[in-house]
Amino acid sequence: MNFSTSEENYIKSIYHLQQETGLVNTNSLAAEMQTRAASVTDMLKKLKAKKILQYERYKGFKLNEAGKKAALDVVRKHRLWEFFLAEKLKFDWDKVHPIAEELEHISSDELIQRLDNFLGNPSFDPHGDPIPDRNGKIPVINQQSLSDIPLKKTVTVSSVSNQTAQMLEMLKHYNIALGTQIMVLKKFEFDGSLEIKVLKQSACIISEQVAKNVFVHYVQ
Amino acid sequence: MNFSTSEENYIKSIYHLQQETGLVNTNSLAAEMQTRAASVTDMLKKLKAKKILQYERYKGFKLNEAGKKAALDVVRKHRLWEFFLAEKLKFDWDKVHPIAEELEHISSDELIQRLDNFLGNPSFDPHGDPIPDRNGKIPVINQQSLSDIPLKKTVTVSSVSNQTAQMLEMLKHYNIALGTQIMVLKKFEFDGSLEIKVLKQSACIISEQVAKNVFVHYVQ
DNA sequence: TTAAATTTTTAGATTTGTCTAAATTTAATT
DNA sequence: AATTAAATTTAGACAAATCTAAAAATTTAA
Repeated sequence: MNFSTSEENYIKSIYHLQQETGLVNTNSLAAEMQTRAASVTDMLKKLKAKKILQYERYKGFKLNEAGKKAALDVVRKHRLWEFFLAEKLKFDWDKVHPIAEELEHISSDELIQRLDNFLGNPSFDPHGDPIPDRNGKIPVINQQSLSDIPLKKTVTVSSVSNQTAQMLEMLKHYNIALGTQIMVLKKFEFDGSLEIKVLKQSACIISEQVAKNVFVHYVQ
Repeated sequence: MNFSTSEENYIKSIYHLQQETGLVNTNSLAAEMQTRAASVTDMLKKLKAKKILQYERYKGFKLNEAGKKAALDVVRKHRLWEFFLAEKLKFDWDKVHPIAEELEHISSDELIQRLDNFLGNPSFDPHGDPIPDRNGKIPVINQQSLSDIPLKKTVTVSSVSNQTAQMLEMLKHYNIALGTQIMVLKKFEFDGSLEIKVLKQSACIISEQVAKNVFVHYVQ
């Protein structure tokens, strides 16, 4: 099926919200998309008419299987383009998102398949998010929030769950990127902040809020 | 200034038509864009309001300097993406155009500058058309139509002026691509067709219509 | 268990880009 | 020069996506 750019953006946002909450409601989608509840209702009717949405008025809604596949197609395109921008064009990871928001709506399937091959069929984008394959299969990785890691264990950063420019700017300041090795030295009870040692740097302190959004796995 | 996708498409088409005819008229633009004359008139008013078009009703129209720069920006993006698709993603040259028609509307200037560098600042796209630089400067090349080349001189194909799928399919059949070396053996008075020798192949005959659209330069 | 607050939907308007059909202007021809 | 033909523009409509304001349904809470 073919979707407009606007429909694709709604589908993607619904997908992300229903991953968290199961059922999605109108206001939270309006907030996510920075639009008005009335606009959301209008689009929900269109998506229901296209048979990709379970929706009954006043009840909340979610994508059905066809809808999830459509969402994963867009997510796949977005993350492959992000990888291209960072890996080939040498964009900083905090600059790729808005450009990929445009590129993800280019329609050619063959383009995406060739891009995937050209990039070496990557499994994760520059923020560590998994790239679905063409069937919608998502690679899994064992990871935990840095805030849950015990002291004195060396871990490697595998993804970042808050990808705002503000967060990424902060991580850049700390010299933390994907693949960076970190050891937690101390946890402060007062505010949950962590003293950490980033490989080859002197120890520093990060807030609990930052730590919660940094995901890591143990060095094997 | 910012232009919508539709505005950019009109600007590009006006640019190409005014290269040929100086002044452009409503019907020829409608034909070029596969739309209706009334739609063209509507858009002309918008482009005039944006001060990139010299236009007075019933008189014909053309882009002013700002309009030409806007057109060259789109042409530059289109041809750089075509180069990317052919060179990096290994698309056949007869498949790149429709995808580049979408990619040319991605807005980021930094993206295009980085893409240009990544591709090695190419001067010509996969059809041999020149790629304007970021200031709108267009590389020139000394070339003539194959139909004007004297007999027994070896020439190299530098561009193709008719880029329909039908034409490109035909050239592929003849094994003629950019860079192919050709010698004209005989010109038939009857219908203007040419007997040619393509390097490493046996002689064959091409119609005058094909020959006129193949541009070549002498081997230095 | 009503009343108040919140959420969601409807009704109607707006913008962009398009269309058809009719009117207007310009060009061509007798 | 008058008439016909062609090109162009206007008038009015439509679809997609959005909005505001008001109505309806649901939830919360006194």
